[in-house]
Amino acid sequence: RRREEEEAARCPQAGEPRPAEEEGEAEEALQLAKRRKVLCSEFAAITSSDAAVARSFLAGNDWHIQRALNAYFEPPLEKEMEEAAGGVPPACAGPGSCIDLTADATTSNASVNSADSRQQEDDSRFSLITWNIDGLDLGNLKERARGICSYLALYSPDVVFLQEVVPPQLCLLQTRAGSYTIIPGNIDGYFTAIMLKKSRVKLLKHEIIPFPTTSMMRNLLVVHVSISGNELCLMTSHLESTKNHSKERMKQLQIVLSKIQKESESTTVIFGGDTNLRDSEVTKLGGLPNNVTDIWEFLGKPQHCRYTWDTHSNTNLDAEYKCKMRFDRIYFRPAADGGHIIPQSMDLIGLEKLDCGRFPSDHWGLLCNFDVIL
Amino acid sequence: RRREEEEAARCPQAGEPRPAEEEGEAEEALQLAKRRKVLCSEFAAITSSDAAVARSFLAGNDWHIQRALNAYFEPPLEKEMEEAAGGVPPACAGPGSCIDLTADATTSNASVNSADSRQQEDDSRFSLITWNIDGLDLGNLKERARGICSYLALYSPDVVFLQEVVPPQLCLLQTRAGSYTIIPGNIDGYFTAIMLKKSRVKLLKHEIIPFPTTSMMRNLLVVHVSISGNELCLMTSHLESTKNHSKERMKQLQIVLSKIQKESESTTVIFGGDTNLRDSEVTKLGGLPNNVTDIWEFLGKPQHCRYTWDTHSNTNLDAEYKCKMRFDRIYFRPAADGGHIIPQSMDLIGLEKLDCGRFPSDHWGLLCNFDVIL
DNA sequence: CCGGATTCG
DNA sequence: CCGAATCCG
Ligand SMILES: [Mg+2]
Ligand SMILES: [Mg+2]
Repeated sequence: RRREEEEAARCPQAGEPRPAEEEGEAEEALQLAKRRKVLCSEFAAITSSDAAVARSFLAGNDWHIQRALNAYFEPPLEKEMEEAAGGVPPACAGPGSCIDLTADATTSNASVNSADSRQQEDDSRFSLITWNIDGLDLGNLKERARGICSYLALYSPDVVFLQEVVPPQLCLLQTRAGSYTIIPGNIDGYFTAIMLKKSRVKLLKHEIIPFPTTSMMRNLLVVHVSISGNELCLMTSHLESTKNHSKERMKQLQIVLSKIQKESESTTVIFGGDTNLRDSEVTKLGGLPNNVTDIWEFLGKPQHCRYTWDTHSNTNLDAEYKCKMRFDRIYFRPAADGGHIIPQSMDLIGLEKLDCGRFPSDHWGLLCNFDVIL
Repeated sequence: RRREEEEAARCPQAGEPRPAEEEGEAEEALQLAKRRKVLCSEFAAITSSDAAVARSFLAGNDWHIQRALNAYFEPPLEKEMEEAAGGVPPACAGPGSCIDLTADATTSNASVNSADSRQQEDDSRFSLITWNIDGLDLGNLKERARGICSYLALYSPDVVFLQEVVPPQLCLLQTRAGSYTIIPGNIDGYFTAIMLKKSRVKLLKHEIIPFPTTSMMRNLLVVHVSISGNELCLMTSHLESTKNHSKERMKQLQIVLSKIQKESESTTVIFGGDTNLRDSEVTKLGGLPNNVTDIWEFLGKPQHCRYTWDTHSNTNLDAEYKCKMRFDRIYFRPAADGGHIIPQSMDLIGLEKLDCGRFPSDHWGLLCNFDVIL
């Protein structure tokens, strides 16, 4: 009986996960319509306008929500502040010494508030973003960080996993996203962070698991939280980068997977991050453990959010080569009594160019929605 | 019943192949004694001396048979011919235009004759050498080629598989090894060759199988012969080199294996050559087919002949790095009625430095003996 | 932060 | 003709 329940709960749309390559055109059209409807709702919530207004602004801006919002609010075409010559200032020691990245916060703050009010009323859903925000690229760092804040405000996720955060970005997040508790994975250099929406997610404890042989200061950041009465273990990491470090990366994945499996059976575990993984590496390790699911695979390998790193669509790296990879992944280990939290959808975010002509990051972010069954 | 016979015939020393890593010291000592006894016989046969003389010369020369032979024959310390400045002359169009590499052939010719007379009388054994003779290294090419001829004369194998042969070496072989029929795998560049001892091996036909996507002019050379009443198919190749060409090499291995399996069931098939294989590559292809055996594995993975390429022991490459690999391999597919030809032993050859201070090749050769059951 | 090619020890 | 590091499109 328990087994049957699990099977039935596995896929949100049907009894079985859909095979990846068999989605027909009808299905695609349906998803497009759905996504547009979601965009309209978001737009309407942020602007406090109605569905018709939302649809007209979105349709008039190729369904790019950020462009649509820009058009709606008609912001003055202010001159971008000059980036500090040679890059960003040194890391801040505390909020007081941060560079001020908080200008133009009005819109985003408003959206945070309105989004919050929407989400707080809905205990049946749970949302998560994971995003490598490329703090190592100092070009347009300030504007890009503001863009990232805008996306967070737009989607108002309950949990955010960030990778490649640098101190100035952390400062901005701390200032602009006051409705989140932020747990950084390290003090200096670049690091991961987990953001928890204060109104919804209660932090119980956190820990940092070192990767003993990393040559890139990488580690595993773990927080235990409760959310709408569910116990949750949340983990993020930025596994060793590049093909040359495949072996170390696989060691790190082993550590992550064994940590996931060591968590209490009564806890749902969600790991998300920039894994830098190639499928062949997962295969070499014998695949994921049986009770651990790659959410993208669980959802039927939706092609629209397959590649999270793509030098063809994303010009931030100015790469003359063209390559796309599914580096950013979300893993899910259900609690033993199953079915409390079910992955529902996945989408890319950060797809729109900022005024500077660049994207917020060289990675797209992943936005993942879950159903919560009480 | 057929099955039982095959099982029993499989290993020459016992009912089962010996596990690789479990050979004790006693076993090693036994093998050493055996090898020395063989060396004594060879020495005695070449010099027409008796066992005691053989043993004294060999023991006095660290059991290096070439040094011992040098000492026995006390050759005049003649000045080496200058190598042609800048390398060897262009490829010869025929025997008449060859550079003369035939000086000092007396000893070797004598040994060919004496060895021949020994082997011709023994229809119960069959011997094969495979050797990449590194004709692409033009340094000391002439002296090294003479060294290779000496080894062939010394062991007087029934069949020789050579790889990386260049035309001047082919000329020398044709001149100095008149007792062999030589079938080259190509006309120019560097190529493989199969040598068949005329007195023992009858050539029925030969063919050259192209590797369609090689970038190194590699192919598969196949000859069909009869020997002591046995039908034999002999194959050699030099599979695509370096780890960077792993994929092409695996394609070539597939071609070789499928060609082996296409041969008539009544024929014993022996493939030998420089495979450049890593074990992981064979594993990736699902291992060898059931009826194809890696003779080194069949013999219990004898460590003394494991590595055929070893920059620690072999200084020809002047490599500052140290690495050893089992590149040179011999595969065996028994005839369907089994047991006519059984691998007995395997040894490295070419282990002694020449007067120039270099080895005949950067690869050791493999000498493999078989039992023939009529 | 790709992957094929090259370099270097 | 290794493998780790580097280069380059
Ligand atoms: Mg990065
Ligand atoms: Mg070679």
